[in-house]
Amino acid sequence: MANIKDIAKHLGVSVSTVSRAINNHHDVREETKLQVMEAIKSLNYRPNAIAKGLIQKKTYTIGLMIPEISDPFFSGLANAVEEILFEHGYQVVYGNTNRNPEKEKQFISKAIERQFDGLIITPDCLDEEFVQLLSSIDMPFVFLRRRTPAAISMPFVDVDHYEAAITAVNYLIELGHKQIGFIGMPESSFTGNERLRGYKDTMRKHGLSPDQSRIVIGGRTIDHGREAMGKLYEKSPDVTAVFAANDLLGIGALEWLAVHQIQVPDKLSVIGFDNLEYAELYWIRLTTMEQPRGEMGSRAAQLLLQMIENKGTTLNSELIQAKLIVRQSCKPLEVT
Amino acid sequence: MANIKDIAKHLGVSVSTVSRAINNHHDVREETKLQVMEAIKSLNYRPNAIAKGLIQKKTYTIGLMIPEISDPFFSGLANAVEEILFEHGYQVVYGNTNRNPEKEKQFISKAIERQFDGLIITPDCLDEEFVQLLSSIDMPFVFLRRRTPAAISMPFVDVDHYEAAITAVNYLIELGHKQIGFIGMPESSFTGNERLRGYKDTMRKHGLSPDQSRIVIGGRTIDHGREAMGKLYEKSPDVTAVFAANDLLGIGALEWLAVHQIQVPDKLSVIGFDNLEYAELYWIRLTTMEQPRGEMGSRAAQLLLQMIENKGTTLNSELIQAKLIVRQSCKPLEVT
DNA sequence: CTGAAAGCGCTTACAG
DNA sequence: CTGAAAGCGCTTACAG
Repeated sequence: MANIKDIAKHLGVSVSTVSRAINNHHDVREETKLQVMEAIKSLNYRPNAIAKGLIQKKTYTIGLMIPEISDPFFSGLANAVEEILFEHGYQVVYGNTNRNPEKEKQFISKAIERQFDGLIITPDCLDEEFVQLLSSIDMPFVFLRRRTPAAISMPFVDVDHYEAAITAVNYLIELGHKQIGFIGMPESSFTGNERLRGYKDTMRKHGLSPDQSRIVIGGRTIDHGREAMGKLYEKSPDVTAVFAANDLLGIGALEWLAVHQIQVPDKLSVIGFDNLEYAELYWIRLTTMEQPRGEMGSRAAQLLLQMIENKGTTLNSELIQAKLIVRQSCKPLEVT
Repeated sequence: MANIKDIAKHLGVSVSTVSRAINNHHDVREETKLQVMEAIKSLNYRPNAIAKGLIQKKTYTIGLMIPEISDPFFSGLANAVEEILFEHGYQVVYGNTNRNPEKEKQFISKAIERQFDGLIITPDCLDEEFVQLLSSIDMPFVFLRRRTPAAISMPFVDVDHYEAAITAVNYLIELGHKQIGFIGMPESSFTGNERLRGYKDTMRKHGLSPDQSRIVIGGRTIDHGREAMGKLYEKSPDVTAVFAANDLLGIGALEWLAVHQIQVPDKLSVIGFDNLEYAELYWIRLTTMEQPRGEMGSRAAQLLLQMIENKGTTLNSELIQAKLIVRQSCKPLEVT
């Protein structure tokens, strides 16, 4: 491959002139610029971004660390991140961690060695070692769909799970429901607990005590949802509506109800959380709280870009509001 | 950040010695190595991969160009690609093209400038300019889920759509079906045509002429599938089975059938193609031909790795066999 | 408007 | 086993 020296020689000018011409400095004669452009074409010259990066201490690459790209939720985020970053001339290197703490640390190390300009991360393990590693680096980063640990001063972009749960439960209450069940995620989940807290607070606020018999801790999958719906129905056959802490659980509930010939929404209303693509299907039509992937990814990218451009500034975190997507799995309670 | 010079100074040795120690050359005194390791820790030194890359002409980064990462099919491929490449110390930069020819070209240009070691690409536009661009680069690449154009000598990894269609139709025929309809993708689609060709050839082989009245060209989406099923049923109400050229079309067909109370598989069998995650759902349970994403991604990554390591060799393309996934949307024809 | 020189942070023959 | 020197392909003061 031709390099800048080749084109300087070809033209009988100095390397510095060529460099300035390529970078379109104002103090280069127009004619020289033209000649350089021509030489570039004819020698098929491509500037070496590595060399440029070394000297400018800028690589125009951003690392995106996510649990798994094949989870549509994360690929949705990734898509938005990439779109914004691309517009600004950055490329993104992504790393699947599969929620493996070793891989998460390795990714950060690589990012440092490779001189990335910034990072967007969704770590699962926030142990001391990892937090320390993050504190030691001098490149900006933002947490995405996570909250920043106390020891770190970088911003996060996350959904306001608590508020979203309030919205969901309020929707059910407005439809006239009082016996509202909850199918939850594992107790270890921060996200799940926020959603549970929103459910409980809203119930209480309306004088509907969130009875333990109406709360079933499921898990995260369709199978969990199916089982949980069974348990919930057994414990509280009087429920008229169910708030599932995520769509997979909601779909599992729908499945159990279909198997047991309990009509949705005629006999029972179900609301989910996430707005997965599944939720749109003819057989499902699940009313749910959308986590706006596009908005979250874009915001994270924009925050990062700002921090890169105004070195040293730290920005405020952002809580994104989830959006109620009304489909056909809920209906007003019929007063009989 | 500390650099190699700092640690040399700190230890009172030369930069070359430090470099050799870091890279674990055999001709360095053990004690020196130990000292270097210690200094690295205490100064929190991180080798600069950019500088290393510049001199070694090797960046350990691979570009993965795909239409859209948020399409689960492509993210499935990406996942497999990343896994293999990660094991070998490479990172992957991905670029969504959104099937935009300009973006596809830009991605290749960036890849050259940034000195990627290789590329895995799924281009949509293969015009002359693009083919020329690809021919001009001296880095190995492989086409993924695409076929290599004649002018290029790099390998591809794709599904054997023709064979897969034969398998699908044979399955239906073995179940006793003779009136088999086909819901196809647009005529401009290579993939769609291969699947159609497989359908036609198999029908003929069994003396079942592939009548035009049983073939409906749909599109790619669920909506298309629903419409197409309607048309097909109108033209040929005697069909007992349908081969949908992709799962979305198949699901659309299922939807139309559900709306019209035509029981699947009791009254009509449906087979799809792709094995999307949708196909597993309780309400769908679609029998289909799986395009093995994991296998394809892995193979593409492995081919590329081989080409990078044995510079100059060009490997053979690979046609991956799709796999029949039997669920509950097909059953033997009941002879009445 | 242009060129010579220094330097980004490394590696790698070459000599000793 | 170690060091001095050259060089990877660029950019950027500095001088003219």
